[in-house]
Amino acid sequence: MARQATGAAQRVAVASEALRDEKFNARRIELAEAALETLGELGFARTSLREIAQNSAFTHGVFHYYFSDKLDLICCCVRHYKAKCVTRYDEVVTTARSRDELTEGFLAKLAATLRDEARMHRLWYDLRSQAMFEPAFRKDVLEIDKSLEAMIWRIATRYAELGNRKPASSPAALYALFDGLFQSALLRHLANDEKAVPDLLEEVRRLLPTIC
Amino acid sequence: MARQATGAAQRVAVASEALRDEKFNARRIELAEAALETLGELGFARTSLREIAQNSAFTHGVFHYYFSDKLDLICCCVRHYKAKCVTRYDEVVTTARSRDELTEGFLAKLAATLRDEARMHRLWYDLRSQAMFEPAFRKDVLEIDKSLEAMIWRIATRYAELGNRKPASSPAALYALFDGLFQSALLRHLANDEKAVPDLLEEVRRLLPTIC
DNA sequence: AAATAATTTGGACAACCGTCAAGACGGTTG
DNA sequence: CAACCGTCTTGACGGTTGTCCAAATTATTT
Repeated sequence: MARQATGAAQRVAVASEALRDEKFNARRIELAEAALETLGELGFARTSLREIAQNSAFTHGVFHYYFSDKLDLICCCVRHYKAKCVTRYDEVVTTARSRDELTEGFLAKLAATLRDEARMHRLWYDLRSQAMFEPAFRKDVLEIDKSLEAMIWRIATRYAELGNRKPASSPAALYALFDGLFQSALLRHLANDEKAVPDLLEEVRRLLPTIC
Repeated sequence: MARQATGAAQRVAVASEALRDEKFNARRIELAEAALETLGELGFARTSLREIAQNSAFTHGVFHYYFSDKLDLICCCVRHYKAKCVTRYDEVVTTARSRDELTEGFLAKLAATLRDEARMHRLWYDLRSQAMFEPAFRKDVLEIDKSLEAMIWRIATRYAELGNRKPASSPAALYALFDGLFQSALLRHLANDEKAVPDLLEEVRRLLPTIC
């Protein structure tokens, strides 16, 4: 029955349903974005749905209308967060015409990220730690980790290419190194350590030539 | 008045007070140890004082008698946790008589740690992330981080020494590298990735000769 | 042995949590 | 116009939380 009903009526129905879905999803992302604001401020442990709602233009009921439960909301936040992060350095990679240019571009973006988006990044580290306890987070977190590793790898291979070399270590090791450095610098920066940013930059500047 | 009263009576009083303090502190550590059990199981976000008490031989009131509040308890846990961790590889470092011996000893301990103490370590990463939100944690966390960095550095310098060389990178970079690798391996291991441990060992085995 | 202090118990409290549901709102369709 | 739909608001619910406290118990001193 459903098979045969491929007329105009069904096409319209399908189209309108797709439109609704799209609208629904757009709203979800709007809500996730608002939630990220509070999550970045308070962290996962201290953030409640009511707090999220109060810090946004929405009421707490809306969140339950668009998300089946709290984990669903947080998962959506994490996935949305991913898209923002993974391409951060891509423009520098594609436009740089020399090693120095790439180095400086990378360092500048690194410093700006640490300074301007500290809250979003501490949330990322928070959620990645939560994934060690909460299985529901793992899939998304591991996926983001992979994407970030690939992002670092793109920088490294481009850097090596500009010097007619090849990276000296594996993507995993390289990502671990930069992630560890960034995490440490972030904590120090949040603890009002003035030297956190310059120390990170100095360390990365010294490291880059040794890995390729 | 207090200055002049340096007789036997005061000495006794001071001694008995010191004894009380010591006993008080021993109890605190007992409680902290019990709390760590539950914290490692559930993580910081999901652990309540009542849950801690229920999973231990104590009642929830005792915790409030020995700790001014929840943060005080967690801080004590973190500090106590530190002492356990920081000397983990020291025996291997002092007994190894060759590079190979050190490598194999280190790798064996690394694998055992990842397998047997996964819960304690995910708690460490959880608390370190929490420190990005909760200023009260920062001092202790930064201190532990420094101790762990020194621990890695002891391994690296000994490894270099056994080959008549010097480490090629800074303590901070080296710690960042190993910490990043371990953190990633831990997450994969907790996600039931069978290859997490062997992959880490392989990576470290390949890395060690390149850093010294 | 009596008195004093330290420790422990377990319940009470207000505040907060995630969840849910009854109904209001506004636009679209019949 | 009325019926209906997706969207949103609001308040209530059972349960949990950190905190506090008065009473009970144990240890220590006099």
